[in-house]
Amino acid sequence: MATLKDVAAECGLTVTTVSRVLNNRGYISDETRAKVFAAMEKLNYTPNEVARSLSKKTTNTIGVIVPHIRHPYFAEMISNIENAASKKGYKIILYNTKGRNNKEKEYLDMCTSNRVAGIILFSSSIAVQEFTDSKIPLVTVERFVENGTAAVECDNKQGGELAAKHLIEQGCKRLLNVSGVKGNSMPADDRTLGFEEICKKNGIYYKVVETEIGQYNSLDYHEMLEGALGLDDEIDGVFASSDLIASQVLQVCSKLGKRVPEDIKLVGFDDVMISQITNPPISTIHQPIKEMASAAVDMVVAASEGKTVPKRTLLPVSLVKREST
Amino acid sequence: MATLKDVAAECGLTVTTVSRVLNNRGYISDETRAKVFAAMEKLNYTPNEVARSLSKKTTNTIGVIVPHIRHPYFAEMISNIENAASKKGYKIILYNTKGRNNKEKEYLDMCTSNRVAGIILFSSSIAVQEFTDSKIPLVTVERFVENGTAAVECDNKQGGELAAKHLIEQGCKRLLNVSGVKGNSMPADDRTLGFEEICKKNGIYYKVVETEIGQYNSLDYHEMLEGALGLDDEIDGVFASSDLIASQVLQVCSKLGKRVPEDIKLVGFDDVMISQITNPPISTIHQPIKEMASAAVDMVVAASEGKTVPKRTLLPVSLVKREST
DNA sequence: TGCCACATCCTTAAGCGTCGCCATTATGCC
DNA sequence: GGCATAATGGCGACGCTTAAGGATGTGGCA
Repeated sequence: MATLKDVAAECGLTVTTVSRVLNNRGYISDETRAKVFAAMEKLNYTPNEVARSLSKKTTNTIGVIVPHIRHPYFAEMISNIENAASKKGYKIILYNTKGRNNKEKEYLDMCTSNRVAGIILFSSSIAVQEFTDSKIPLVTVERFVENGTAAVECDNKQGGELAAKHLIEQGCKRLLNVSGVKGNSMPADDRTLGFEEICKKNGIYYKVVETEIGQYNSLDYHEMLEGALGLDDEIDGVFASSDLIASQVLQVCSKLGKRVPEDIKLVGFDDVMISQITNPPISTIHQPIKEMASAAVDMVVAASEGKTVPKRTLLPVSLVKREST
Repeated sequence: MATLKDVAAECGLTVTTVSRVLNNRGYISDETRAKVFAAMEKLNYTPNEVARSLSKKTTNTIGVIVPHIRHPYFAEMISNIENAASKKGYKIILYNTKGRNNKEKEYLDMCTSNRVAGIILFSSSIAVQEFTDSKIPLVTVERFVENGTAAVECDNKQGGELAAKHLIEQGCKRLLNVSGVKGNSMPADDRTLGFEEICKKNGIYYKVVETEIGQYNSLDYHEMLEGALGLDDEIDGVFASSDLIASQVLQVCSKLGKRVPEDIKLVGFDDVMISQITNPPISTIHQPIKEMASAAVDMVVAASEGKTVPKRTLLPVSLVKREST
């Protein structure tokens, strides 16, 4: 593979000169510039980004660590992050912990080894705390990490409130919240919090059930849902902490002979594609995924350039009414 | 950030020696080894993979280029590729063309610049042909590229056959195939081919409708489906070339007042998560996604090590019966 | 005309952090 | 003494960037 040296030799100049036309730096005559481009073309030269990175002591790479790629929410996030990064000339290295907390530290170390410009982290165990000494910017999304560079979240509590309000407005009397995995600063906590507050304020009966970590990993909530919905016969409104869970609520309702929205009204969370492809389509709390992704990328890049970035960014959510309520 | 040199200085040795304990190469006394590890620990040393890559003239990175991350099929693929790669000590850089063919060449060039060990390509326009001169292994999945290193496919034709056979066995008389985007060596072509063959052989009436490229990008097939299903009142079996399309068939049927599977039976393709979360869950053709992903990674790695790999790998599909037939 | 200041164009050389080859020295064994 | 084995060091790559500086050319001004 041709190198700068080869190009320089080809057109009788030095590597410095060639490097300068490549980077558009310093004084270069038009004639020289043309000669260099011709030589590059001829030799099919492609700059070696690895060498460049070593020399500049930084890469154009952002490490992205997610707990699941298959989960539609993360797929959507990754897609938007890749897009935002690409626009800024960055590429992304993708790591999938698949819920294995021990992998997380390992992946963070790999990011360090690869000298990424920064890291966007969607998952977090205790091990991360050790990492935050590093000089690499670490932006978390929907997670909080002590000493992290920045955190981007959507207003989960507001989301829970909106969902509860909407269900109540639609005439529901007995509500169920199917929460995600709780604890560890998971976003589901705040969603439930907002939901509970509104229920209490309105004197509405409610119940909360949580998923197990194993379920989060397998993405299968049927058994739990059948239990929760089968037991209490009088639930007439469900707030699921993700659209994926909501879609399964739909199936379980059908299995139990309950119609949505006639017998049970349903609100999901995330507003990812599946909320649109179910039957009926699911009313849900819209997360500004695109904006969150952009914000995360912007902050990683800014921080890697030494700029200061806000410690915490909270973006508003909104209700998207479809046919499940 | 600490370097080998720092570690060497710390324990009064040379970088060569330190490098050797790091790579477990050559003769090293236990005493020295211990000293080196202690120094690394003390300085919080992390090897610089960038420098290592430059020196070794290759990286542990695989470039993955997909047309969509949000599409569940690709999300699933990416997940499995990341997994297989990680097991072999490779990481992946993810590029999303979003159907923009011009991006493809650009991303391939970026892969070259970053000196990836190999590329896994899920999308392909004419521009790729130019690329195949490069020495970088290029493995395509569900696409064929002249001069590519290798191609991994599932038996799409067999899938079309299985779907048609199954629908016919279930008593369908008038079939519709909702194909994906056609042409350009797209997998949908062969699926339709197999489908048609079986229909002809059995003397069954059938129709084929294709999606537009724009639809493939927006992932929204409603309008087309309403047209196709509304027009011909007597369709009683549908073979959709993806589960995503199938899920929308389900919605359109519901809108048109047709019950699945009573009035219309439906078979999808891919066997991705959504086929399980719809109501009813969709009978579908299972693609061995995990095996395909592993095969692609294995071949990229093997080819990058100079081994010869099979030009074409065809994996079998199978029917998964759920509740839509 | 001669001198200087300055702009323009290019070169020399020193890194960036790691690896790999070759050299050097010590030790033990036949 | 000759030779294999063991332990470590020296030094030049890998391909690129960049600071510093040399070599021309140009114009102003006495």
